Amino acid sequence: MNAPIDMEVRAHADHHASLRLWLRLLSACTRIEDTIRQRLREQFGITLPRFDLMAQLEREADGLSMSELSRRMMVTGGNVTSIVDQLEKEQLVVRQMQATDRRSYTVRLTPAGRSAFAAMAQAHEGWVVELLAPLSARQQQQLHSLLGTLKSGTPTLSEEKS
Amino acid sequence: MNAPIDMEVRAHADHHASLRLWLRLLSACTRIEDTIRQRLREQFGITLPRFDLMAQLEREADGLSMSELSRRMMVTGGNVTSIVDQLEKEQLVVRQMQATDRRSYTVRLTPAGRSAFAAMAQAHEGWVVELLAPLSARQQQQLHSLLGTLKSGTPTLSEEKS
DNA sequence: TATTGTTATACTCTATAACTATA
DNA sequence: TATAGTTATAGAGTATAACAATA
Repeated sequence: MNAPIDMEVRAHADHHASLRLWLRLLSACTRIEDTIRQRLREQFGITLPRFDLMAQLEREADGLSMSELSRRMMVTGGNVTSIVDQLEKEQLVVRQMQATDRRSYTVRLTPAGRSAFAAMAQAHEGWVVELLAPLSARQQQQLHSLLGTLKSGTPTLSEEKS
Repeated sequence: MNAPIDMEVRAHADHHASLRLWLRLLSACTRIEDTIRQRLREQFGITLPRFDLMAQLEREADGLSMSELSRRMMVTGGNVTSIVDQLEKEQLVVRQMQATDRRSYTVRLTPAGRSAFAAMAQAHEGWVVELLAPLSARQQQQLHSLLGTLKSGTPTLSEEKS
């Protein structure tokens, strides 16, 4: 048998399968993200980056510095300044001076911000549940596990490499 | 046993599982997309929307009208005009008059555009293969299948609803 | 000197709406 | 009137780079 040729054919087929998988992954993700983005705008007048920033703050009772927010959201500092400016104008977050380092601020949710975020987060979770509902709980577990492998880069032991 | 309460607990647990799944899905997708976007820019000086438009044209030897491009890319007409303007300036696509309807253009890849796209598409496919490599071929099939269920909204017959 | 954060600038993508030419 | 496409405008998000204040 022509093993090398077979392997090439197999490799090409696998490549196309990977590409199709990526297009499907991208399509599913974009569809869900666009739906969430649109509903956040229509129902709460907020954008996804602002929602994300509030979500970061909600998890940290002590607040976060601008640079830490920049790191976690993976955007540059200027953008964080702009987003925090907008949220502060709407009185959803506050900048507080730090005693120890006067260059740095701590950004926190205000009580109004915390309450507004709670309402948004609840609606958001409902949308996610709705949009993922075509998958059973067991299928969602499988998907979660597969995506974990993709993230970590470590193949599962129980799976041979094709 | 308190069946209703158990169901509520289960529902809450499922909700959180769905949310975690969505965050993981979004994270995986964004990471891959950002990598591809960056490499397209660095290695080919092109943006993802322009690459996508060329990909649409590559599949249609007869070219596409502006409105058809707008529909397929799910963006409004003004944006397509702007993207086609840029690609035409670089001589990667051409607008051709239609004999039948003088309001409408047909947009096609030029030979240079087709050749440039072939190189980009080959590199692109390689990146996708690389970025999905942590998953075995079998795992990729599973992921493809699960995402298909998510897309169609039709649960697989072999899976009960949890 | 290095770091924190802001400001200024520029670019891409996006939507909306007014507009022209043609059907 | 309706449709195809363009133009103008505005807004969000992004990166880069120069800058001020502080460490």
